[in-house]
Amino acid sequence: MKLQDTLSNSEQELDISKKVRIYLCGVTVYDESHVGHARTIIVFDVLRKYLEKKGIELEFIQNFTDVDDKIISRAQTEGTTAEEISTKYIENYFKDFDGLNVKRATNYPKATEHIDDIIKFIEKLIEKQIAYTTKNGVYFSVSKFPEYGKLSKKKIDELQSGARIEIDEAKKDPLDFAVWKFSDIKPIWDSPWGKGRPGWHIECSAMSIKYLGENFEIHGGGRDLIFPHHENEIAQSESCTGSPFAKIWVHVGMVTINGEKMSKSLENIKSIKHVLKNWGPNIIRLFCLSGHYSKPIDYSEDLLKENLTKWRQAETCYYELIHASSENHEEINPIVKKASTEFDNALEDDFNTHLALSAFFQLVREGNRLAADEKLGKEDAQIIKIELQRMLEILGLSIPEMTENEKQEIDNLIENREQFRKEKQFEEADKIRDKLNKMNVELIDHKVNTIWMKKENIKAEN
RNA sequence: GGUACUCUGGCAGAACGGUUAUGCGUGAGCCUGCAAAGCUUAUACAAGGGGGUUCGACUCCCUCGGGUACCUCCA
Repeated sequence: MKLQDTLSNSEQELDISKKVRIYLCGVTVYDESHVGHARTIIVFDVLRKYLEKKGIELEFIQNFTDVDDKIISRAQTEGTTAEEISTKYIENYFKDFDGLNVKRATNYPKATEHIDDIIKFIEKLIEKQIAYTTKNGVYFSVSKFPEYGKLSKKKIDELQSGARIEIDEAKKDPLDFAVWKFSDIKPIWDSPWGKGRPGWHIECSAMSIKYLGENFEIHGGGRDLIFPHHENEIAQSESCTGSPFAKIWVHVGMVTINGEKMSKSLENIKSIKHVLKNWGPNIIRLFCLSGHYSKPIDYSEDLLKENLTKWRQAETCYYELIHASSENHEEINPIVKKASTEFDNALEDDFNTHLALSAFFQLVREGNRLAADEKLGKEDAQIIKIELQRMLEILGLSIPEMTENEKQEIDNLIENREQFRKEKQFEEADKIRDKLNKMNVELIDHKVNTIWMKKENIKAEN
């Protein structure tokens, strides 16, 4: 599989000859997660599901930043502790992302649970004279890392001239960044240099190396993390270990809304709770996968509606497949094979989810076409269904399961309606259909039979 | 101001130096007791502007312009 690597600014082949190790920069837990977060995490969710489906072993680490100025200030305004805030939003995070059908990572390390590792990491940096102590904290000396700027393609001197970084006289260089901040305000920990808390970037260096080793396959996150976060991570990690850090840097484009980045400060966020309530997980996932991961996508009702239309087609296909009962046979193997190959090829080629979705919907259309022509045989349907299900699993899309009782009830109602139809009592028949509609069950009248589909209840409101 | 990315039909989004992308939307039709769903079919001046290379450019080069992101916390 080829992936666009920010560091080399070129496509790089992912090494799948051994366990694939992935580190994804997760969220700072101080507030609701929104669609922007969802996109990055869903992209990685599909990536790992695809690799796992291929039988590739992988380790997927995603951190929680649970110590940070924003958490602390939030705790102060709410009159509570930082720990309570982060705990609350971690729980909240899992509620949201379970709802989005995101598979749990191998591990979700937290900064606060790795203070010892962070301190050891800083000690090494000091030992190597790459970090130094001031009255405010411990700082990483950017000038000690000549390759600084290689990820974000920034020139150090240009950064300095344009720097709007707050002036700290104690620092040797305005670009130097904190790895440890002295503080008396909780949460604080003891360190060889004084009480305080870790800087933002150091946790990811310490934790990724701890769990994945000094050099691992993929390090990812949102595009907005390239600078300074990932740049600083590289500087710290490579200075500390003396070896190259992550092999491929994958950055996911921003979700915009009316062309502007979705972010809390612009007050244009759509929370995951909100969109989950109005659109459900499948539409949101389809939306997040509708463009190439490296490019921005614009959140709009039109686009969501388009995905809803497509999802309805997929649902229809699924129900046509499971209800197929004829003994008819068509030449379907080449069709299934084609869709399957196109799906995989699209993902192998820089993880082009849009093209993969095209292949998926191509298969959906084939299924629906056969059904519409009354040519969908039982065995053929099974063959299509196996492939469709494979794609659904990789994409993380799911059709709600129904209990046997529900199915039985539906079948009974359909039978009643059939009786009325035969007797040309259409009013009575339509009453039953309306009743089923209210249960989100839609009917498809075929020539020989009537099948039902349980449609996901989607408000489709923005 | 700097850096990166980006600019294809109403919208989303591909490939390719010379062939219809495709999907959504829209129109028509089929199916149906009627619907719904689905299917079939049609539809689009498409390439940000201007130059150049070429027999031929959406695809290569130059230039001008627009957009977004980052340069401060940010997925």
